[in-house]
Amino acid sequence: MPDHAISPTRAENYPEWYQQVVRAADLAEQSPVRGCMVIKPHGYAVWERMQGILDGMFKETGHQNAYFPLFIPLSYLEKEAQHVEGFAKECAVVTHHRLELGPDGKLIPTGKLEEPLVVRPTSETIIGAMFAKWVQSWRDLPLLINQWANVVRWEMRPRLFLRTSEFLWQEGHTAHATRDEAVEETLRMLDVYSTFAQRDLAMPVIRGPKPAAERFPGAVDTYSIEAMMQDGKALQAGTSHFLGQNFAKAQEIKFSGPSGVEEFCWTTSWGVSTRLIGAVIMTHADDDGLVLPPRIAPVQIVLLPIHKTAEEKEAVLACCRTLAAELATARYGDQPLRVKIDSRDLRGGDKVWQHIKQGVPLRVEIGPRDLAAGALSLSRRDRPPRERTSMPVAEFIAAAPGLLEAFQTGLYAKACQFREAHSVRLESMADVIAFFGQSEQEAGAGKGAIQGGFAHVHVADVPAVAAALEPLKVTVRCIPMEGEDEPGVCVVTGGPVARRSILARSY
RNA sequence: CGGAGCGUAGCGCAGUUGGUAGCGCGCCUGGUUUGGGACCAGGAGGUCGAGAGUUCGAAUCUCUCCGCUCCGACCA
Repeated sequence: MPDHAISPTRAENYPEWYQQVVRAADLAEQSPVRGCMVIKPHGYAVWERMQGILDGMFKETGHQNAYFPLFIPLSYLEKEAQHVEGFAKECAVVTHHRLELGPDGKLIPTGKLEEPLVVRPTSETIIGAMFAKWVQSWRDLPLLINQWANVVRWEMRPRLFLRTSEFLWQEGHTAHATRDEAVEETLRMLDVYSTFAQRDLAMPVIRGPKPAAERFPGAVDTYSIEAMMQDGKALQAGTSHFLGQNFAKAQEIKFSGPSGVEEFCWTTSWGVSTRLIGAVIMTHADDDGLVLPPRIAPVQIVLLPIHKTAEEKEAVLACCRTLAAELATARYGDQPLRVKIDSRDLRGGDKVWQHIKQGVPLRVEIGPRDLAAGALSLSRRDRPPRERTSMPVAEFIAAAPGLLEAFQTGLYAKACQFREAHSVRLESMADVIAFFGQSEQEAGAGKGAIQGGFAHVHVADVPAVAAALEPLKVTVRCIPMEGEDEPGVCVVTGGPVARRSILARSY
C-alpha cells in the first residue's frame, strides 16, 4: 500500500487529487446529466449540518424561510437590464409543457408555452414581484426572507461542488425602508457568513467589497468572503449584495412612509451554496482524504469494536454501546456529540481507512486488551493515520468535547498559517508579475504547483487594472475590510488608493 | 463555446500489423487469519461510451454523436 490513501497527491496533481478525495470520501459523483452531480448521503449529511447551523443563524437575525417558484417568466428577468445581461448566457429555458409519443417511439415536446419560463438562476425578480404585493406600508418593513432551494446556471465547465449546472443554496432577500438599514443588513449577513466559515468550517476568510467588474448584475455593491485553497487560489465562499433601489424600481416594491410619501424600498440579497463543501475539502483535506471540522462532521467520533471470539464481541460491543450512550450526553457546539459504532463485519484496517478517507475527526478502537485495562485507543484525523494513544474510558468521556474543540481550532490555526505563508504585500506591478509568474508554465509549475497565493496590493477600481492583471490570470478578489486604512498609489495607474486589495488566481 | 487529451469489469489500467478481451485492487464463497489497507483456494462480473461505415471478421480502421479531464473564453 502507498503511504497515503489518495493518489495522486496534492503536490502531484491538485485538480485530480480533489476529484479523488470527493470519490474516496463518497461525497458525490457525476450524474448522467451533463454538468449535474449526484450528492451522495455522506456529502448531503455535511450539507445538512451546514444548513442547520446557517438556518439557526438566519432565524436569530430575524429572517423567516419561504419558498418561491422554480420557474420564472421571461418577462420578469427582463425588468432589470443589467440583471438580464448578467445571466442571459447561462439560463435553462422551458418552452413546452407536454410530451407526445411520435411515430418512431420517440417523445416529442409539444404544447408550446406562450411565454417561456426560465429555470431560476437566482430569484431576485420573482421574489421582488411578491415583495411588491406584500409591502404597502413602512410598517411592513423590514421584510426578511430566506429560501433554501436549487438553482440552475448552465455552466460550460463544471466541477463537482465548485461549479455545477444545478446546485443547492440559500438565498436571502430583504427589503428595507432606508438605504442605511439595507447596507447594515448586507454587512450583517456578510458577518454571519464570515462567522460561520471561521467558527464552523474552520476556514479563514477575508471580507470585503468586490471591485465593480465582479459585482452581481444589478447590484450597487457586492461583498464577498474569500478563502484561500491549498493550491493558493482564492475561492469566493459567500456573497452579500446591496441592491440599492435597482430591483425595487424594476419590480415596483414601494411603501408609504410615516409622512404619507410613497418611496421605493432598498433591497439586499445574499447566498452561500454547496460550493462550501468544495471549500472545506480544499481547505482541510490531505493526501489521505477528507478532513472534516467537528462542527460540521456528520459523525464526530467513530467507535470501532475489535474482537475475535463471540464472547469478546459481546463484551466489546456492550462497552461500545455504553460509551456511545455516555458520549451522547456530552455536548459540543451546542449539540450532543455525534457518535457512531461501526460494527460492520469488515476487516479492521479496511474500516479504519474508510473513516480516514471520509474525514471522521476521532477514531476510537476498543478491543479485549482495552476492555481489561478499562481503556481505549484513540486516533485523530489531524494526526498521522497510524498514530494511536491509549486513554482510560472515563477520561475520554470527560475529554471528548475538549478534544473536538482542539481539533476544530487546530484546523483553523493550520489554515490560517497556510494563508499567512502564501500572502504577501507588494508595492509594484513588477512585484506582482514576479509573484504570480508570467504564466503557470514559467512558474515551473506542474499541476500540483501552488498558484501564488494572496497578494495585498494597492490598485484602483478601474478597468485598466483588470486588463493589466489579465495575462497573469489574476483578478482583484475583494478589498479587505479588516485592518487599518493604508493609503497608497495604484501599481497600475499611479493614482491614490485608500486601501489594499487582494489579488489572486481564483476558482 | 474554442483547443488538446481521454472513454475497455465498481476503481486503476493493459490489449502488438484487425481474428471475438485480460491484469491489479475491489466484490462473492470456503478456509486460515485478525490491535492498522492479510493469506490460500474457488467464483461472479464487460453489448470495449453510443450509432453508422469499411471488412469474411472491429476494442483496434473511418465518420458522426455523447460524456469526462485539462487549458482558454465565460462564470454574482
